[in-house]
Amino acid sequence: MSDQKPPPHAPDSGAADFGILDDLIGYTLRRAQLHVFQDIIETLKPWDLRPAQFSTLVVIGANPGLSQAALADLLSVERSAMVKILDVFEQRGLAERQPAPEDRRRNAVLITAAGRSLLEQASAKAREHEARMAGFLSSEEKASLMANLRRIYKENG
Amino acid sequence: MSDQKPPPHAPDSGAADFGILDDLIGYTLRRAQLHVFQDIIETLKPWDLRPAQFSTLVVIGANPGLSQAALADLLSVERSAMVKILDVFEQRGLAERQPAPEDRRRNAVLITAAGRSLLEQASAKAREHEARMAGFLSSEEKASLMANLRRIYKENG
DNA sequence: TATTGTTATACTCTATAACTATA
DNA sequence: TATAGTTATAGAGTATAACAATA
Repeated sequence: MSDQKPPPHAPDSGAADFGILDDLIGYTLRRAQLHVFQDIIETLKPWDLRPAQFSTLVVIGANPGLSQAALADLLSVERSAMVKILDVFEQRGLAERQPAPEDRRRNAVLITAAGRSLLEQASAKAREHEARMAGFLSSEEKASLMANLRRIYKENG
Repeated sequence: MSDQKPPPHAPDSGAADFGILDDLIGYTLRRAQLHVFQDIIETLKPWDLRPAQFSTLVVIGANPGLSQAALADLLSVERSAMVKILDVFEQRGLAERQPAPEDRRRNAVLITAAGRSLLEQASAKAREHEARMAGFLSSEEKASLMANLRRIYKENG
């Protein structure tokens, strides 16, 4: 039926059998996530933001004054990883750590004007990225997909 | 309304705003994938298999004789990463490399009887894992979810 | 005693380049 | 010239333990 030449490393890699993988949500999630991340990584490159940095900046911008531990908890990263992300943000002038007066162990993390500006530019491009990735879904389809994904990771922890 | 104590690192981490992240398929995919992977990693631990090793063994088992490059291409890993996975498989007696007679650059990769046995045991546990992760979805809901995820990563590359 | 921020360390993954042998 | 397998290396990301300051 097809007169296309198979890739040079055949035998049969075009008609391969993925066995149980086709029934595993984890494998399918992983493939989709990798594809979407390749695009968002390229999308954010002009602002020198990695995905974890972008998501951190979004949450800082939307929730001024959270502690580092609260940020780490919300984003499911280790406290020690959050330290490095915030070190870079402070060096770049995107966010600040302010000692919290009511609990001197804590830093209240705040976005700067420069951070806000960069966040808005990056978010605009992220919306274009989103249209590339999920634009073929109707809004009902996308809402259903997102709801089911959230059920997966909120079902337990 | 709630008399539960907030986590110690509040302010407000329970009612935090995720901003644009709630609309980004990539963020939601990532969270779901991390959650499912934590479970599959624990599930496969008794067989000392990481997720990438398990998926490789599945494809070798279902497609005997593929070259290393074909395997790498199918699973979207680098050829150089496949070398290491197969080194471990050979050391453990789970798979073999056989020189391909028709093209002496290639190795035909074959699963061993021990590899097949381990694969079947691990697959049985993977099915239990799948029920834990996606059991709350009806078969129609799961089929729709999987189809949409595949559309995301097959839409382009 | 427990939590917060920090540092150090180790381990896994990933990406890249270079090399050889084969085609 | 291009491909297959390999090696080496560097960069992310992640996980863990330990420490000082504070609660």
